[in-house]
Amino acid sequence: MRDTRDKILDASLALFSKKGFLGATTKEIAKKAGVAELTLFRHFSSKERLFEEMIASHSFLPALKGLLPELKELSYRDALAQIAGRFLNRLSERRDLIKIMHSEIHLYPAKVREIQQNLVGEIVKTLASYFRGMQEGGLLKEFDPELGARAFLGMFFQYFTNQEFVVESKQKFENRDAVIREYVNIFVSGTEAGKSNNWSGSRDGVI
Amino acid sequence: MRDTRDKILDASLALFSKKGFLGATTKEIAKKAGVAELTLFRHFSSKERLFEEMIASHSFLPALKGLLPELKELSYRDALAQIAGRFLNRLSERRDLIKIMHSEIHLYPAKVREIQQNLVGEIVKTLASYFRGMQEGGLLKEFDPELGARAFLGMFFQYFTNQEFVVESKQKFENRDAVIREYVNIFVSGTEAGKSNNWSGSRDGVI
DNA sequence: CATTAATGTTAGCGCTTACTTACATTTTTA
DNA sequence: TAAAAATGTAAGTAAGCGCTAACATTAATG
Repeated sequence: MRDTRDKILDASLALFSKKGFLGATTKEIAKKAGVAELTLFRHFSSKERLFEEMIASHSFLPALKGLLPELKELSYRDALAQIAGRFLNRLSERRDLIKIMHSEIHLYPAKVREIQQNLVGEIVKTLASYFRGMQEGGLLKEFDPELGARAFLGMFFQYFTNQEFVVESKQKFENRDAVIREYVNIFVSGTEAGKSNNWSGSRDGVI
Repeated sequence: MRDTRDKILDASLALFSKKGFLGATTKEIAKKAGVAELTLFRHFSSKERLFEEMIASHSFLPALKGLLPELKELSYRDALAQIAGRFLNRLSERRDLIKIMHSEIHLYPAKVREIQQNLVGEIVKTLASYFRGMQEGGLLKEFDPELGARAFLGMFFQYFTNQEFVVESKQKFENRDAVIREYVNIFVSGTEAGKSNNWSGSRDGVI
Protein backbone atom coordinates (compact mmCIF):
# COMPACT_ATOMS: atom_id res chain seq x y z
CA MET A 1 0.00 0.00 0.00
CA ARG A 2 1.20 3.42 -0.88
CA ASP A 3 -0.45 4.69 2.27
CA THR A 4 1.76 2.72 4.62
CA ARG A 5 4.91 4.08 3.14
CA ASP A 6 3.74 7.64 3.55
CA LYS A 7 2.59 7.07 7.10
CA ILE A 8 6.05 5.81 7.97
CA LEU A 9 7.70 8.73 6.23
CA ASP A 10 5.55 11.21 8.09
CA ALA A 11 6.10 9.55 11.44
CA SER A 12 9.81 9.49 10.88
CA LEU A 13 9.88 13.17 10.02
CA ALA A 14 8.13 14.00 13.27
CA LEU A 15 10.31 11.78 15.41
CA PHE A 16 13.64 12.54 13.79
CA SER A 17 12.78 16.17 14.29
CA LYS A 18 11.85 15.71 17.91
CA LYS A 19 14.59 13.35 19.02
CA GLY A 20 17.25 13.35 16.38
CA PHE A 21 18.41 10.51 14.16
CA LEU A 22 19.93 8.47 16.96
CA GLY A 23 17.30 9.35 19.54
CA ALA A 24 14.36 8.20 17.45
CA THR A 25 14.01 4.42 17.43
CA THR A 26 12.55 2.35 14.65
CA LYS A 27 10.12 0.78 17.08
CA GLU A 28 8.82 4.18 18.07
CA ILE A 29 8.53 5.37 14.49
CA ALA A 30 6.58 2.27 13.55
CA LYS A 31 4.27 2.71 16.51
CA LYS A 32 3.61 6.33 15.62
CA ALA A 33 2.90 5.31 12.04
CA GLY A 34 0.53 2.61 13.29
CA VAL A 35 2.40 -0.27 11.68
CA ALA A 36 4.53 -3.16 12.81
CA GLU A 37 8.22 -2.48 13.11
CA LEU A 38 8.90 -5.19 10.59
CA THR A 39 6.76 -3.42 8.05
CA LEU A 40 9.03 -0.43 8.35
CA PHE A 41 11.99 -2.60 7.40
CA ARG A 42 10.10 -4.12 4.54
CA HIS A 43 9.67 -0.66 3.04
CA PHE A 44 13.06 0.74 3.96
CA SER A 45 16.03 -1.54 4.11
CA SER A 46 17.58 0.33 7.02
CA LYS A 47 17.03 3.23 9.37
CA GLU A 48 19.56 5.20 7.41
CA ARG A 49 17.75 4.62 4.13
CA LEU A 50 14.50 5.65 5.77
CA PHE A 51 16.13 8.86 6.87
CA GLU A 52 17.45 9.60 3.42
CA GLU A 53 14.21 8.86 1.66
CA MET A 54 12.30 10.92 4.17
CA ILE A 55 14.57 13.87 3.50
CA ALA A 56 14.26 13.40 -0.24
CA SER A 57 10.48 13.20 -0.09
CA HIS A 58 10.13 16.38 1.93
CA SER A 59 12.83 18.69 0.78
CA PHE A 60 11.89 19.83 -2.67
CA LEU A 61 9.44 22.62 -3.20
CA PRO A 62 9.20 25.31 -5.86
CA ALA A 63 6.50 27.46 -4.25
CA LEU A 64 7.37 30.87 -5.64
CA LYS A 65 8.03 30.45 -9.28
CA GLY A 66 6.03 33.30 -10.65
CA LEU A 67 6.71 35.66 -7.81
CA LEU A 68 9.06 38.06 -9.55
CA PRO A 69 6.45 39.63 -11.85
CA GLU A 70 4.12 40.11 -8.92
CA LEU A 71 6.78 41.98 -7.03
CA LYS A 72 7.20 44.55 -9.76
CA GLU A 73 3.69 45.79 -9.21
CA LEU A 74 4.28 46.50 -5.56
CA SER A 75 6.07 49.31 -3.82
CA TYR A 76 9.56 48.48 -2.67
CA ARG A 77 8.41 48.21 0.93
CA ASP A 78 5.46 46.01 0.08
CA ALA A 79 7.56 43.80 -2.11
CA LEU A 80 10.03 43.18 0.67
CA ALA A 81 7.27 42.58 3.16
CA GLN A 82 5.76 40.10 0.74
CA ILE A 83 9.04 38.24 0.40
CA ALA A 84 9.62 38.25 4.13
CA GLY A 85 6.14 36.94 4.80
CA ARG A 86 6.43 34.14 2.31
CA PHE A 87 9.85 33.26 3.57
CA LEU A 88 8.62 33.02 7.15
CA ASN A 89 5.68 30.95 6.00
CA ARG A 90 7.89 28.54 4.20
CA LEU A 91 10.14 28.22 7.21
CA SER A 92 7.14 27.51 9.41
CA GLU A 93 5.86 24.87 7.03
CA ARG A 94 9.26 23.22 6.99
CA ARG A 95 9.82 23.63 10.70
CA ASP A 96 10.53 19.94 11.34
CA LEU A 97 12.91 19.72 8.45
CA ILE A 98 14.82 22.74 9.66
CA LYS A 99 15.16 21.26 13.09
CA ILE A 100 16.57 18.09 11.58
CA MET A 101 18.87 20.17 9.44
CA HIS A 102 20.22 21.80 12.59
CA SER A 103 20.56 18.53 14.47
CA GLU A 104 22.13 16.31 11.89
CA ILE A 105 24.70 18.42 10.12
CA HIS A 106 27.41 16.15 11.38
CA LEU A 107 25.71 13.02 10.10
CA TYR A 108 24.72 14.21 6.68
CA PRO A 109 26.56 17.35 5.73
CA ALA A 110 25.78 16.88 2.05
CA LYS A 111 22.09 16.27 2.57
CA VAL A 112 21.86 19.20 4.91
CA ARG A 113 23.46 21.49 2.39
CA GLU A 114 21.00 20.22 -0.15
CA ILE A 115 18.06 21.11 2.08
CA GLN A 116 19.49 24.51 2.81
CA GLN A 117 19.94 24.99 -0.90
CA ASN A 118 16.38 24.02 -1.71
CA LEU A 119 14.97 26.01 1.14
CA VAL A 120 16.92 29.23 0.86
CA GLY A 121 18.77 29.16 -2.42
CA GLU A 122 15.82 29.79 -4.68
CA ILE A 123 14.41 32.60 -2.63
CA VAL A 124 17.84 34.23 -2.39
CA LYS A 125 18.13 34.16 -6.14
CA THR A 126 14.67 35.53 -6.66
CA LEU A 127 15.28 38.36 -4.26
CA ALA A 128 18.73 39.07 -5.65
CA SER A 129 17.41 39.35 -9.17
CA TYR A 130 14.64 41.62 -7.93
CA PHE A 131 17.31 43.84 -6.40
CA ARG A 132 19.28 43.82 -9.60
CA GLY A 133 16.30 44.93 -11.59
CA MET A 134 15.58 47.74 -9.16
CA GLN A 135 19.19 48.84 -9.22
CA GLU A 136 19.23 48.99 -12.98
CA GLY A 137 16.15 51.15 -12.78
CA GLY A 138 18.06 53.45 -10.47
CA LEU A 139 15.61 52.81 -7.67
CA LEU A 140 18.11 51.25 -5.33
CA LYS A 141 21.60 52.05 -4.21
CA GLU A 142 24.52 50.02 -5.40
CA PHE A 143 25.17 46.95 -3.28
CA ASP A 144 25.90 43.33 -3.99
CA PRO A 145 22.44 41.93 -4.73
CA GLU A 146 23.06 38.44 -3.47
CA LEU A 147 24.78 39.68 -0.36
CA GLY A 148 21.91 42.04 0.24
CA ALA A 149 19.43 39.24 -0.22
CA ARG A 150 21.28 37.13 2.30
CA ALA A 151 21.42 39.97 4.78
CA PHE A 152 17.71 40.56 4.45
CA LEU A 153 16.69 36.94 4.68
CA GLY A 154 19.24 36.33 7.40
CA MET A 155 17.47 38.75 9.70
CA PHE A 156 14.29 36.79 9.30
CA PHE A 157 15.83 33.36 9.43
CA GLN A 158 17.41 34.27 12.70
CA TYR A 159 14.16 35.71 13.96
CA PHE A 160 12.42 32.50 13.01
CA THR A 161 14.85 30.11 14.65
CA ASN A 162 14.89 32.24 17.74
CA GLN A 163 11.10 32.17 17.97
CA GLU A 164 10.78 28.50 17.17
CA PHE A 165 13.65 26.95 19.00
CA VAL A 166 14.77 29.28 21.72
CA VAL A 167 12.03 31.49 23.05
CA GLU A 168 9.65 29.66 25.33
CA SER A 169 6.74 31.79 26.49
CA LYS A 170 5.97 33.66 23.32
CA GLN A 171 7.11 36.92 24.72
CA LYS A 172 7.65 40.40 23.48
CA PHE A 173 8.29 39.94 19.79
CA GLU A 174 5.58 37.54 18.92
CA ASN A 175 3.98 40.07 16.65
CA ARG A 176 5.13 38.73 13.36
CA ASP A 177 3.81 41.53 11.21
CA ALA A 178 5.26 44.22 13.42
CA VAL A 179 8.64 42.57 13.17
CA ILE A 180 8.37 42.34 9.43
CA ARG A 181 7.45 46.00 9.21
CA GLU A 182 10.31 47.14 11.40
CA TYR A 183 12.92 44.93 9.75
CA VAL A 184 11.80 45.95 6.29
CA ASN A 185 11.95 49.55 7.29
CA ILE A 186 15.47 49.20 8.61
CA PHE A 187 16.50 47.47 5.45
CA VAL A 188 14.86 50.02 3.20
CA SER A 189 15.89 53.25 4.75
CA GLY A 190 18.44 52.35 7.37
CA THR A 191 18.73 53.57 10.89
CA GLU A 192 20.76 56.70 10.62
CA ALA A 193 18.85 59.90 11.18
CA GLY A 194 18.55 61.87 8.01
CA LYS A 195 16.07 63.95 6.11
CA SER A 196 12.82 62.37 5.14
CA ASN A 197 12.19 58.89 6.37
CA ASN A 198 10.27 59.42 9.52
CA TRP A 199 7.34 57.37 8.23
CA SER A 200 5.77 57.70 11.65
CA GLY A 201 2.47 56.54 10.23
CA SER A 202 1.45 53.02 11.13
CA ARG A 203 3.50 52.70 14.23
CA ASP A 204 1.17 52.64 17.21
CA GLY A 205 -2.04 51.23 15.89
CA VAL A 206 -4.40 53.35 13.80
CA ILE A 207 -3.55 52.11 10.37
CA MET B 1 44.42 15.90 39.35
CA ARG B 2 42.74 18.99 38.15
CA ASP B 3 44.28 18.40 34.76
CA THR B 4 42.44 15.17 34.11
CA ARG B 5 39.07 16.73 34.68
CA ASP B 6 39.76 19.50 32.23
CA LYS B 7 41.07 17.14 29.62
CA ILE B 8 37.86 15.16 29.83
CA LEU B 9 35.76 18.31 29.64
CA ASP B 10 37.62 19.50 26.57
CA ALA B 11 37.41 16.15 24.84
CA SER B 12 33.70 15.95 25.53
CA LEU B 13 33.12 19.41 24.09
CA ALA B 14 34.86 18.42 20.89
CA LEU B 15 33.05 15.11 20.53
CA PHE B 16 29.60 16.23 21.59
CA SER B 17 29.98 18.97 19.05
CA LYS B 18 31.09 16.62 16.33
CA LYS B 19 28.73 13.71 16.93
CA GLY B 20 25.98 14.90 19.22
CA PHE B 21 25.16 13.76 22.72
CA LEU B 22 24.03 10.30 21.71
CA GLY B 23 26.60 9.86 18.97
CA ALA B 24 29.60 10.53 21.18
CA THR B 25 30.45 7.54 23.35
CA THR B 26 32.09 7.67 26.74
CA LYS B 27 34.76 5.29 25.54
CA GLU B 28 35.63 7.62 22.69
CA ILE B 29 35.65 10.70 24.90
CA ALA B 30 37.98 8.99 27.36
CA LYS B 31 40.29 7.93 24.58
CA LYS B 32 40.44 11.44 23.16
CA ALA B 33 41.16 12.79 26.63
CA GLY B 34 43.91 10.23 27.04
CA VAL B 35 42.41 8.59 30.12
CA ALA B 36 40.73 5.33 30.97
CA GLU B 37 36.99 5.23 30.52
CA LEU B 38 36.60 4.41 34.19
CA THR B 39 38.41 7.60 35.13
CA LEU B 40 35.76 9.54 33.29
CA PHE B 41 33.10 7.99 35.46
CA ARG B 42 35.09 8.67 38.59
CA HIS B 43 35.00 12.36 37.78
CA PHE B 44 31.47 12.53 36.41
CA SER B 45 28.84 10.25 37.75
CA SER B 46 27.15 9.84 34.38
CA LYS B 47 27.38 10.88 30.76
CA GLU B 48 24.54 13.28 31.36
CA ARG B 49 26.31 14.95 34.26
CA LEU B 50 29.43 15.24 32.16
CA PHE B 51 27.42 16.98 29.47
CA GLU B 52 25.90 19.40 31.92
CA GLU B 53 29.15 20.25 33.62
CA MET B 54 30.85 20.69 30.28
CA ILE B 55 28.16 23.15 29.24
CA ALA B 56 28.42 24.98 32.53
CA SER B 57 32.18 25.23 32.32
CA HIS B 58 32.15 26.65 28.81
CA SER B 59 29.10 28.81 28.59
CA PHE B 60 29.76 31.86 30.69
CA LEU B 61 31.79 34.73 29.40
CA PRO B 62 31.54 38.47 29.96
CA ALA B 63 33.98 39.61 27.26
CA LEU B 64 32.60 43.02 26.44
CA LYS B 65 31.85 44.69 29.71
CA GLY B 66 33.40 48.07 29.09
CA LEU B 67 32.53 48.24 25.44
CA LEU B 68 29.82 50.87 25.55
CA PRO B 69 32.08 53.81 26.43
CA GLU B 70 34.46 52.81 23.65
CA LEU B 71 31.68 52.86 21.14
CA LYS B 72 30.81 56.45 21.88
CA GLU B 73 34.14 57.60 20.59
CA LEU B 74 33.62 55.97 17.23
CA SER B 75 31.55 56.97 14.26
CA TYR B 76 28.25 55.18 13.94
CA ARG B 77 29.56 53.02 11.13
CA ASP B 78 32.73 52.12 12.97
CA ALA B 79 30.84 51.36 16.13
CA LEU B 80 28.61 48.92 14.31
CA ALA B 81 31.53 47.35 12.53
CA GLN B 82 33.24 46.98 15.87
CA ILE B 83 30.23 45.24 17.36
CA ALA B 84 29.80 43.01 14.36
CA GLY B 85 33.46 42.03 14.42
CA ARG B 86 33.41 41.21 18.08
CA PHE B 87 30.20 39.29 17.71
CA LEU B 88 31.61 37.18 14.89
CA ASN B 89 34.75 36.59 16.89
CA ARG B 90 32.77 35.41 19.85
CA LEU B 91 30.73 33.09 17.68
CA SER B 92 33.89 31.65 16.18
CA GLU B 93 35.40 31.09 19.59
CA ARG B 94 32.27 29.32 20.73
CA ARG B 95 31.82 27.43 17.50
CA ASP B 96 31.61 24.01 19.15
CA LEU B 97 29.18 25.20 21.75
CA ILE B 98 26.92 26.66 19.10
CA LYS B 99 26.93 23.43 17.19
CA ILE B 100 25.89 21.58 20.32
CA MET B 101 23.25 24.18 20.95
CA HIS B 102 21.82 23.48 17.52
CA SER B 103 21.99 19.73 17.91
CA GLU B 104 20.61 19.24 21.37
CA ILE B 105 17.71 21.62 21.70
CA HIS B 106 15.37 18.70 22.10
CA LEU B 107 17.41 17.16 24.89
CA TYR B 108 18.13 20.24 26.93
CA PRO B 109 15.85 23.09 25.96
CA ALA B 110 16.55 24.93 29.18
CA LYS B 111 20.31 24.63 28.93
CA VAL B 112 20.23 25.65 25.31
CA ARG B 113 18.24 28.74 26.11
CA GLU B 114 20.75 29.54 28.79
CA ILE B 115 23.64 29.32 26.35
CA GLN B 116 21.80 31.45 23.83
CA GLN B 117 21.14 33.93 26.59
CA ASN B 118 24.77 34.09 27.64
CA LEU B 119 26.00 34.19 24.10
CA VAL B 120 23.65 36.69 22.54
CA GLY B 121 21.69 38.32 25.32
CA GLU B 122 24.43 40.51 26.68
CA ILE B 123 25.54 41.79 23.32
CA VAL B 124 21.94 42.49 22.33
CA LYS B 125 21.50 44.58 25.44
CA THR B 126 24.73 46.43 24.92
CA LEU B 127 23.86 47.24 21.35
CA ALA B 128 20.29 48.17 22.22
CA SER B 129 21.41 50.60 24.87
CA TYR B 130 23.89 52.07 22.42
CA PHE B 131 21.03 52.62 20.00
CA ARG B 132 18.94 54.20 22.71
CA GLY B 133 21.67 56.64 23.54
CA MET B 134 22.12 57.57 19.93
CA GLN B 135 18.40 58.03 19.47
CA GLU B 136 18.18 60.33 22.45
CA GLY B 137 20.96 62.32 20.91
CA GLY B 138 18.87 62.60 17.77
CA LEU B 139 21.49 60.78 15.75
CA LEU B 140 19.31 57.84 14.86
CA LYS B 141 15.79 57.38 13.63
CA GLU B 142 13.12 56.04 15.89
CA PHE B 143 12.97 52.27 15.99
CA ASP B 144 12.69 49.67 18.69
CA PRO B 145 16.27 49.43 19.96
CA GLU B 146 16.16 45.80 20.99
CA LEU B 147 14.42 44.77 17.81
CA GLY B 148 16.98 46.72 15.84
CA ALA B 149 19.79 45.06 17.73
CA ARG B 150 18.33 41.66 16.99
CA ALA B 151 17.93 42.47 13.33
CA PHE B 152 21.52 43.64 13.10
CA LEU B 153 23.02 40.72 14.97
CA GLY B 154 20.67 38.33 13.22
CA MET B 155 22.20 39.16 9.86
CA PHE B 156 25.60 38.24 11.20
CA PHE B 157 24.52 35.21 13.15
CA GLN B 158 22.98 33.82 10.01
CA TYR B 159 26.07 34.68 8.01
CA PHE B 160 28.15 32.88 10.60
CA THR B 161 26.14 29.69 10.75
CA ASN B 162 25.96 29.59 7.00
CA GLN B 163 29.73 29.90 6.69
CA GLU B 164 30.47 27.47 9.47
CA PHE B 165 27.90 24.78 9.01
CA VAL B 166 26.63 24.93 5.49
CA VAL B 167 29.11 26.28 3.01
CA GLU B 168 31.83 23.80 2.15
CA SER B 169 34.51 25.19 -0.11
CA LYS B 170 34.88 28.64 1.32
CA GLN B 171 33.37 30.28 -1.68
CA LYS B 172 32.31 33.71 -2.70
CA PHE B 173 31.57 35.43 0.57
CA GLU B 174 34.51 34.38 2.57
CA ASN B 175 35.70 37.93 2.88
CA ARG B 176 34.58 38.61 6.38
CA ASP B 177 35.43 42.28 6.46
CA ALA B 178 33.75 42.98 3.16
CA VAL B 179 30.59 41.35 4.46
CA ILE B 180 30.73 43.39 7.63
CA ARG B 181 31.17 46.57 5.63
CA GLU B 182 28.27 45.84 3.31
CA TYR B 183 25.90 44.69 6.05
CA VAL B 184 26.74 47.66 8.22
CA ASN B 185 26.17 49.94 5.30
CA ILE B 186 22.78 48.44 4.60
CA PHE B 187 21.84 48.75 8.21
CA VAL B 188 23.04 52.31 8.50
CA SER B 189 21.66 53.88 5.40
CA GLY B 190 19.36 51.29 3.91
CA THR B 191 19.07 50.20 0.34
CA GLU B 192 16.64 52.63 -1.18
CA ALA B 193 18.14 55.11 -3.57
CA GLY B 194 18.13 58.59 -2.13
CA LYS B 195 20.33 61.58 -1.92
CA SER B 196 23.76 61.27 -0.40
CA ASN B 197 24.86 57.82 0.64
CA ASN B 198 26.91 56.65 -2.26
CA TRP B 199 29.96 56.19 -0.06
CA SER B 200 31.75 54.64 -3.00
CA GLY B 201 35.09 54.97 -1.21
CA SER B 202 36.58 51.80 0.18
CA ARG B 203 34.80 49.38 -2.03
CA ASP B 204 37.37 47.67 -4.20
CA GLY B 205 40.50 47.80 -2.13
CA VAL B 206 42.64 50.92 -2.03
CA ILE B 207 40.66 52.47 0.81
C1' DC C 1 59.50 6.47 53.27
C1' DA C 2 54.94 5.38 54.26
C1' DT C 3 50.32 6.61 53.41
C1' DT C 4 46.84 8.10 50.63
C1' DA C 5 44.85 9.57 46.53
C1' DA C 6 44.46 9.23 41.59
C1' DT C 7 44.67 6.46 37.58
C1' DG C 8 45.08 2.10 34.70
C1' DT C 9 43.58 -2.73 33.17
C1' DT C 10 40.44 -6.11 32.38
C1' DA C 11 36.34 -8.25 32.45
C1' DG C 12 31.72 -8.07 32.43
C1' DC C 13 26.60 -6.93 33.53
C1' DG C 14 22.22 -5.43 32.05
C1' DC C 15 19.91 -3.05 28.74
C1' DT C 16 18.64 -1.20 24.29
C1' DT C 17 19.03 -1.09 19.49
C1' DA C 18 18.73 -2.14 14.53
C1' DC C 19 17.47 -5.80 12.11
C1' DT C 20 16.01 -10.96 11.08
C1' DT C 21 13.45 -15.44 10.82
C1' DA C 22 9.38 -18.14 10.57
C1' DC C 23 4.79 -18.27 10.25
C1' DA C 24 -0.12 -16.60 10.56
C1' DT C 25 -3.47 -13.22 8.90
C1' DT C 26 -5.38 -9.85 6.20
C1' DT C 27 -6.04 -7.25 2.01
C1' DT C 28 -5.74 -6.63 -2.89
C1' DT C 29 -6.05 -8.24 -7.43
C1' DA C 30 -7.32 -10.80 -11.48
C1' DT D 1 -13.03 -16.97 -5.36
C1' DA D 2 -8.37 -18.27 -5.80
C1' DA D 3 -3.69 -16.47 -6.13
C1' DA D 4 -0.66 -13.04 -4.72
C1' DA D 5 0.83 -9.28 -2.31
C1' DA D 6 1.03 -6.73 1.96
C1' DT D 7 0.92 -6.68 6.85
C1' DG D 8 0.93 -8.63 11.63
C1' DT D 9 2.86 -11.39 15.72
C1' DA D 10 6.31 -13.24 18.35
C1' DA D 11 10.71 -14.53 19.27
C1' DG D 12 15.32 -13.76 18.89
C1' DT D 13 20.31 -12.39 17.38
C1' DA D 14 24.43 -9.75 17.47
C1' DA D 15 26.39 -5.65 18.64
C1' DG D 16 27.06 -1.53 21.16
C1' DC D 17 26.03 1.22 24.94
C1' DG D 18 26.52 3.28 29.83
C1' DC D 19 28.28 1.91 33.78
C1' DT D 20 30.45 -1.21 37.61
C1' DA D 21 33.65 -4.51 40.22
C1' DA D 22 38.12 -6.12 41.55
C1' DC D 23 42.62 -5.45 41.64
C1' DA D 24 47.24 -3.48 40.16
C1' DT D 25 50.03 0.57 39.41
C1' DT D 26 51.53 5.12 39.61
C1' DA D 27 51.81 9.77 41.55
C1' DA D 28 51.32 13.14 45.27
C1' DT D 29 51.69 14.21 50.17
C1' DG D 30 53.26 14.70 54.94
